[in-house]
Amino acid sequence: MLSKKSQYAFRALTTLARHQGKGPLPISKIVKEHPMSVKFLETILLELRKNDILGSRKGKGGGYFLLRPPEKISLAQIIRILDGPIAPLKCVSLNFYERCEDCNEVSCGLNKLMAEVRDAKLKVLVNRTLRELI
Amino acid sequence: MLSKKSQYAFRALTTLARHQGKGPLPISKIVKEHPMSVKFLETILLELRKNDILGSRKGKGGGYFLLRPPEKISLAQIIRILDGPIAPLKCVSLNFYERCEDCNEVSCGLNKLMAEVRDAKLKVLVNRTLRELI
DNA sequence: GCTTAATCCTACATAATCTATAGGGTTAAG
DNA sequence: CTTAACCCTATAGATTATGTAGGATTAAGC
Repeated sequence: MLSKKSQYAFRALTTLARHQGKGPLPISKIVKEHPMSVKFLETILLELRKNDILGSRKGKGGGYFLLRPPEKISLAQIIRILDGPIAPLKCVSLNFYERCEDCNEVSCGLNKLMAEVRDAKLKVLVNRTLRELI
Repeated sequence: MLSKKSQYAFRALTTLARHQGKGPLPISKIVKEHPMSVKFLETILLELRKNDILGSRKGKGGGYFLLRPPEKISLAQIIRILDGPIAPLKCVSLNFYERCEDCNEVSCGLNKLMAEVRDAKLKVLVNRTLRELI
């Protein structure tokens, strides 16, 4: 399940995508379109900025903006930043790999099937971008 | 991400699937193959029994057994019982549907994309069964 | 019948994570 | 100098995940 963080992020990103190329958009404007806690959204957008999805400008007239065009930002990138692994198990994660302690990866049937699930999810999440969200 | 509950369940179910047709298998035997908390596994198997995946026999010589052959038990069934929805959002869940409060489902672009993710996951999880886990 | 070994039931404890808030610091326009 | 914005980090509160406890019930086999 998507976290609230990711859900809120997608809403805000939709607005930012529609506003793309028109300069920075402040949080105050975003929450007018999508009612939610300003402070919570702030931490979310900050995290997206630290991960090079968003840029920002401080001070009056400042705000956030996409660093790339919407069609270059996949849903997978956003979800990985805010929710972590897309794979159902760390031991088959491409970006958050961790070894299983108590199951042998070679003989474990589950990881093979979960790798299939991972690929099925990625096929959608990598190819779908903010463009499709608008 | 799969919960520990589901992970433990799949390990136990693998053992039960291999033992299928040979009578009930007690928890004590299962944990010998897969070291884990007996009590925790007990609650898991109980939940699977209440959801008609497993049968049980009480008393000495008792234990658990699959109610159907392994190839008739999909991974999706198990995950839904122990982890809930397979869809990334309740508003696109087939088995755990709940209306979104603060987004319009008709115009919301996210739910369409998340329905695609759901279908991609289901395609694997419905067609893969305990048979493939052995 | 008694012993033993099993499931059944449910409440609770503990830990981890998610969600949200707080409070101030920094920056820049006008 | 005022105002409006982002920046940073800690922490509170709620929820969920994980695991434990303790006994009740059942049935086999001697």
